[in-house]
Amino acid sequence: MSNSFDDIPFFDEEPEPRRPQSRGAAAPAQAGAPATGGLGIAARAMAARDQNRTSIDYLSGLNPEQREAVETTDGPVLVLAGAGTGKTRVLTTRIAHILATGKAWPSQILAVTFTNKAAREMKERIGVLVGGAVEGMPWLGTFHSIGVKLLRRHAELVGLRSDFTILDTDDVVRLIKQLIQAEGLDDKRWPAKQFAGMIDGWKNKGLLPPDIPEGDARAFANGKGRELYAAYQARLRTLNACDFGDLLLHPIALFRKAPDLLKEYHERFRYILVDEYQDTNTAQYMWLRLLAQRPKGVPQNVCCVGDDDQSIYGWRGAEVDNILRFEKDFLGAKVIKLERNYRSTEHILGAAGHLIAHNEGRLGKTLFTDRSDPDDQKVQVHAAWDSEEEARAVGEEIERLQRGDSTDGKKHALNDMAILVRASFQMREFEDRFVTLGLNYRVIGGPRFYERLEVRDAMAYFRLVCQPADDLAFERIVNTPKRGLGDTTVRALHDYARARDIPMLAAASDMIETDELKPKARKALFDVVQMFKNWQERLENIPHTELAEQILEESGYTDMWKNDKSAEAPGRLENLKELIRSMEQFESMRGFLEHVSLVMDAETNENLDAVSIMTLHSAKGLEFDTVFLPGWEEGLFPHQRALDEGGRSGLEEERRLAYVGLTRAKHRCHLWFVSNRRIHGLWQSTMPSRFLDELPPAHVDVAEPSDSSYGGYGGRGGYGQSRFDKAEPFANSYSTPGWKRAQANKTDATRDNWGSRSGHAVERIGYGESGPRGRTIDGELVAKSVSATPSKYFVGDRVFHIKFGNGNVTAVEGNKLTIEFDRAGEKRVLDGFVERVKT
DNA sequence: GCTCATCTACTTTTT
DNA sequence: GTAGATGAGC
Repeated sequence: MSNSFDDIPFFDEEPEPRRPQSRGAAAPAQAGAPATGGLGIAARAMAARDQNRTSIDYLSGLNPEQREAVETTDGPVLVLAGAGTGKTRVLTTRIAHILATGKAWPSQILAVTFTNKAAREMKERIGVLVGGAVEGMPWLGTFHSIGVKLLRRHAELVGLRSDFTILDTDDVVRLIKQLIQAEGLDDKRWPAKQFAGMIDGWKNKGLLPPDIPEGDARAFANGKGRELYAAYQARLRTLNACDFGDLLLHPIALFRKAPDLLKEYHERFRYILVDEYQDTNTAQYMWLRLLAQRPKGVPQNVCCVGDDDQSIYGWRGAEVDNILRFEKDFLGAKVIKLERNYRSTEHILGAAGHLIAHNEGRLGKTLFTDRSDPDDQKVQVHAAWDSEEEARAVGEEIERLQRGDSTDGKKHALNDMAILVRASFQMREFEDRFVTLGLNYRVIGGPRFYERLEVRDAMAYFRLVCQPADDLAFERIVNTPKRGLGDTTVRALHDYARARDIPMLAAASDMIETDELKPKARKALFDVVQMFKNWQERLENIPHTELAEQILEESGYTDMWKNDKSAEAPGRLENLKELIRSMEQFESMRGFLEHVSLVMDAETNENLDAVSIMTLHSAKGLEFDTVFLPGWEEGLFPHQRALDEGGRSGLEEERRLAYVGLTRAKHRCHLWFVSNRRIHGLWQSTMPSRFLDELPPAHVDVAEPSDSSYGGYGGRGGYGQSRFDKAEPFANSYSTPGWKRAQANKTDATRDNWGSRSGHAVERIGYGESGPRGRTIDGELVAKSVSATPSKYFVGDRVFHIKFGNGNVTAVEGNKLTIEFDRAGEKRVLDGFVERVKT
């Protein structure tokens, strides 16, 4: 690409909305931009287009549909972009095109994404296209970050001050817990976490306390749900704080309250673009509708890009309906489908397409590709005996690919491979295995950097220095490190503060003058108050990173970890250093705090060659040469809970998740299912996922194991046969003895891969030291088999288990047996899976 | 007020 | 199975 965009004007902030066409002397040229004889890029671009359309280099290389999506700038457009069809390219080129043709200034384009990552990527890619002018796109960001921007400007209209704090989930839960206790309710019977979830759900729907359904209101806190929600909102206001939902709801309220202001924004935003439209929730939809309104006759230049087949966030409020309804919402909308896929092989697309066709209520797209290579591998379905073997076999295949021993004979980088799991507990076994093998891996997802205990503690100090009214921060750190300021003191402070309607830090300042507190607490509190006074004085006078260091030193916080002998302590100190290092990029402590509350995801170390392990959800938008999809079993995938709670639509969302998984693969895709999996610490027999049945045989190979000795399911435990035994459309190839053998694939022969290589590296992106490990799923399988009926087995019984062989029952608890197996040692299993052995 | 032991729950996760 | 949350005891 060229520098031909160099002289696109840009604005740091708030240019007067003006007609680009009337530009000229008014346009501030970008520093260093060459003078172009008075002819701006827009004019040049348009001239070029008029002469010869293909001469505009940023448009070349687009296929006709993509090009249409880029060039249809006026009027509503819905771009249905299938996986791997160049969605981001269309979005970024479209913005470049709008700029190049002089239809709008950078500051007149509103471009919304869902994640910070997507926003960052878009900025970078536009930057490449336009050559830096993207700095002047102040309205490119996530719904939430744009919401913050609007609110900071107009906070007073919704009863906030413009320096409001943004609370994260953790703060919210603590706050709600206080409210529940203040109401005199039992916080065990009414868990704060659950209520936080309910509030989040309401806010996703755009509902404030008066709007929530009566049933919802009654379902919590002895029917006081609505009051509690209202109390929460009131408390946020006194704290001058917002939760994430408010960042959407307040702007909506604001626009409704001040139509003139809304009109200003209408004039400002000539073009609106929304990425991942299938993931928008009702509140975001309302927000968008308000901003997209135009008087009659004025075109609504709204372009939404999305893929209904990749909607996987229904459970957190996303409304696929928004995308399905687009044409009704925006009359005269043009719908452009992108179906030409540039990512995957025919087989992968064929498998994914056939699978997703089982869903109803789609807009209907079929991906196709020009590539056709007889050497392309079909999607491979593998069976393993249990999850341990699954991990072992995946590890072997990865090593084969790495060595170049695999089918294509080429060596593959670990960076090009990924394991995508349905639930994070599945990651563990792969990690264990890879540690054993000395295989580099990186785990993506889970709690982020700023969610770590030490980072949050440090942040609480910083917040309180900047925002003395931040009671949540105050409560978090008054007694961290330990200062002898326990519950009693904090409660006293709390009551004092609430009674006088002042912040707790101020209350502390008052109370040290009285003799309400014990001398010991009083002294400790005096020190705390003094420290904060000191820091606040320094806030404007010394560099913020220096102050941050001093705060952590003087508060004794770093010492607390230095004196901690636990294994995590050094890592925590390292994280604190990292936190301060990352502050350097910001102008002030306030600027930093704002950033952290909204963004701050860990970056991947691109230099490390490692296999990625992540959930299917976090894999959306990514692609890998080889993709491993383990755990395709009923109850896990589709997840039992999705079926129980979501019914048919739940199943369809699971299927979309499967579709997302398959379409991540460029060249090789391996599916796995196991016959035995440990669920809630108990070994369970499992059935292959119905999604396997929904794959087209033409694009799928069933991997044959090398040897076999298969015991069969044996109809134990009330599950009957494998569904693959039933006569189903594609069941034939799966019900052959070979297939059954595949399910029984044993790999004792493969047990010799032990020992660790040197230089083994593990990267944990976004995971704290204690990620969600060892979690298991709740499923029908368990619900069915764990019954109240006492077991027919007794201590001392000799039994046989399909996985572990013979053993003696050593304990019976309902139908859960503890068995000492002759070879496998002590295990807990359900009695449905063992047989009494005659002795 | 702090520490250890028992109890409990347990998909997905962004902002 | 296991982490995190709570409650009794020091």
